[in-house]
Amino acid sequence: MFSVSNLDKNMRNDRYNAREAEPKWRKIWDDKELFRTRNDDLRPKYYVLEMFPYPSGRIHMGHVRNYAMGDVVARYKRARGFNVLHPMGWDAFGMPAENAAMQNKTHPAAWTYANIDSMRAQLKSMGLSLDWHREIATCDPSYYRHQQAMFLDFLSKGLVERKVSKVNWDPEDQTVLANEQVIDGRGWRSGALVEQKELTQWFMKITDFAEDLNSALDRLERWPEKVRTMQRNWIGRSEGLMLRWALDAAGAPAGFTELEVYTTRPDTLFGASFMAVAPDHPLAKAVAAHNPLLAVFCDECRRMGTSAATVETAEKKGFNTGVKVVHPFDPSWHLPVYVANFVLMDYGTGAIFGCPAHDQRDLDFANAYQLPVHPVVMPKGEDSLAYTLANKDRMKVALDGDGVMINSRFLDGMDTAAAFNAVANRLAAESMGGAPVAKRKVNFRLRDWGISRQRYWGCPIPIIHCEVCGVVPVPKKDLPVILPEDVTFDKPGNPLDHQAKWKHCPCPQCGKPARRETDTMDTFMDSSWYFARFTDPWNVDSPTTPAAVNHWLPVDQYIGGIEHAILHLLYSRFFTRGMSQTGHAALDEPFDGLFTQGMVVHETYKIPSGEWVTPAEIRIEGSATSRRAFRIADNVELEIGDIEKMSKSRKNVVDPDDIIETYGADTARWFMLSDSPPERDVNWTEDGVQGAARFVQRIWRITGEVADLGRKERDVPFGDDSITVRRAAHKALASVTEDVERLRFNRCVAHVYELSNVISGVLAKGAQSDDMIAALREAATILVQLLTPMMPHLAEECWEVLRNSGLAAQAQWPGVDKTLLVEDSITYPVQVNGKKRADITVSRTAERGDIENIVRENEQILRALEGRAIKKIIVVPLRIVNVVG
RNA sequence: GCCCCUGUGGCGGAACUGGUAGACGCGACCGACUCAAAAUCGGUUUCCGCAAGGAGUGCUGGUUCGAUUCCGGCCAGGGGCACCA
Repeated sequence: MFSVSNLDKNMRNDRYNAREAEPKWRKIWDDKELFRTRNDDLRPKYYVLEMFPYPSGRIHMGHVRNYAMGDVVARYKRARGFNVLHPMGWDAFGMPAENAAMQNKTHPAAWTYANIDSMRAQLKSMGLSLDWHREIATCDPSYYRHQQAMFLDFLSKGLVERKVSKVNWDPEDQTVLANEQVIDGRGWRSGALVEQKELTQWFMKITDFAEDLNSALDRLERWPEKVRTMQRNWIGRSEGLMLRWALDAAGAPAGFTELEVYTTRPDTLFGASFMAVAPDHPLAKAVAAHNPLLAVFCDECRRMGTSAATVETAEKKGFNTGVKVVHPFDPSWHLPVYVANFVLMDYGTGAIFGCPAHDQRDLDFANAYQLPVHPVVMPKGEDSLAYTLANKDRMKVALDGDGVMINSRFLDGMDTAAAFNAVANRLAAESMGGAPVAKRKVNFRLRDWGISRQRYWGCPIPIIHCEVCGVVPVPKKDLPVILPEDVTFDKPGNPLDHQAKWKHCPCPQCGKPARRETDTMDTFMDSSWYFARFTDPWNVDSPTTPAAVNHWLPVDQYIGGIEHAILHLLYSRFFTRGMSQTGHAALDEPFDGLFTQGMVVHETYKIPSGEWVTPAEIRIEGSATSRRAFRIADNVELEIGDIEKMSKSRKNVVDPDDIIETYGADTARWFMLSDSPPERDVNWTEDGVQGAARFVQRIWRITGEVADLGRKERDVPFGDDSITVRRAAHKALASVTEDVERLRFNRCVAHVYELSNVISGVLAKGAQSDDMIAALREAATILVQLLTPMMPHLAEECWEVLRNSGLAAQAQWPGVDKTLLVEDSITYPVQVNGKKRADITVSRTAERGDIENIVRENEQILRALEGRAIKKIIVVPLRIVNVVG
């Protein structure tokens, strides 16, 4: 009988124990303050940042993926000699803390800080090379006091405005939402149908920068094209014409003499057949005042709302006001003015001219109300008379593209662009009431950013309302305006509104009783400048320190989810411009390089009745082609569902803590980086994790074996047999270097596998020459260095086993021996008419003629030619030979 | 409706600027070690074919000595925006 305990012990000894090794190395890094970054370090700077998390309580796999990627970049750049800034903080204000407060009777602050503590511990267990000395939480007065100061600076520069406006009201969260936070007519957080409400709100004047935010996108070359396109669409720049139409005096309401519209298609002016204004347009209101039927119609339109669902199904509806306008090019041509449900008050002037032939909505409207359709643009190459006759009465589909002008008097024969200019120029020269009839105008879809939120857990807006003095900014010396702690959450609405002691205060100007602004700021304000705060989070007097902020910014590499393509990234670009105008930074674009990583997805499981089951509760049986899933607890067979984003609702979540506990942080990091390209979704599978865990052990064995191969230092030159090993190492080094630079982590992983395959292949053959041992030692050391950014704990352990000095985390990135990348002989694939028929190996220095001669005599080539004569031989140096026959 | 992206083995995916399609991993299969299993090691794995050979990167046409890569037309999947005049 053999001893089980002995066997056990042996097993353990030749296995890498992540659970013991990982905390050990983390402590060593901590003790040496390896990742503490100094602002006065003279080496070139590199700022790598991952989007900071919301402290929900637990980190999820998406965080693991995001932070693993950022950490690879940080560790790699450090090894390349950069002074790397890699900080972490907490996006700590927001609704969930208040919801938790209501449910569990805890205070939002207590809930938030407890979550921060547990998530910090989780992040630390990942072995991230973060500078924790710079940790910030946006809910801390030491952070938000500066945000309040900047709010006041923005206000004095005219970048903040208070105005009455129709707002998106989330009835569930009882708060206002920005346009960007309304998705398909629903609140981005609550999912409740958003209502329209009139409120006095604070706005950030992001539209002041619309032009620049749009044009600067062209210069953000290290941003994904997709994100730039999304922002461009969101900003929605269009070039058009502000065009004034005179009203026919007969039927015009008192005080109205003209109607101004915005159009991007002045070229289609001769195709106009009606005018339409929004239900809230002043003209509509004026007519409705004396026309109860119209008043009813306008009310109906308002109730309909603008959610995507209603818009898609809504019919075009209108109401003829009886008012008429005069065509700018023909005093005898009068057009009716309708109030229409599809015209928006907050874009352009809230009024349009309708050209049914060339706008689908106008066509739908014209068809519903029997209005004329005049085609004025036809596709190039058509006959104008035939085209007009064919489309005159009723078209089904409007032609909205470019073409040639017809039926348009002086525009006939011009192309669309020329007609646009001709109309614009002519009407700009004509005057009506002392002003030009039309002028060119660039318009944007972007709206100002409403930041008032009727919530407790946010940054207080530092404003006091006084009955005598009006809106009074809190003097800077009184900042921060601190959130009161004793609040209750048992009534609906904003708890700050019910906190009388805090709400009532003396007016800073006249000293009379006044009340505080009880709205707090949108939490996207908090995340719009945190990257700047990290550069000097210790400054108590001001948000930033010029030397630090201008040294570190822009962020060289920003990494986060695509879901922030518009909201956070657009707000941050705006805010940085605002900081620039108020002297808090000296740049416009905060993020030089942006990378948007894919999601972590997982298979879903549910019992046939419909209840979802977590991966931890299930057991899989069968092969890849016939897999079956069972719930462990009761052996109920489960349906295997789609692979979807990990979410609580589908219960297809894997807890990073469990993975780190079972396999170690390195395995989790390695798997997150392997397999899928980082911008795509990665499918978390048990097999994949086990593969990563196997590789950890394999690296451990390989380095151990190499370390045990003789201990002699080499004193003879490398021989031929060892050069393949050294070549493989340096090739892997060159490839990994290039791929880390381009964030192609999945390819880095593949190169590391290749190198480890070469090393273990040689080890298996048992080569023991001094030469080979030295080559293997060199290759293994390079292998460990390539691994260091990805699996930092394992790398330290192997580094030590290989008896290298210092720490792997501190080692310089090795230099590529370029002479090893050049091979003496080249193997050319030889094609005949594009199909590969043979390989020939020639010296690197072989001339074109030599190669041709070898090819002409090659038996396989001659056979493939089947007797045909060689017409031509194409030799692409170092690549391929193609014989044309 | 408009805009964008993606289609490659059983699966995730490689292929530099037009130059050997399928690197690397997962899975599967065969073998070694083991009483056995796990772990580990070696091998095979695009399809058809015993082989020689042939076919093959969503479909289709083109450019080229040569196309996964470039161009035209379709098809499918995903994403973004959406009465924005």
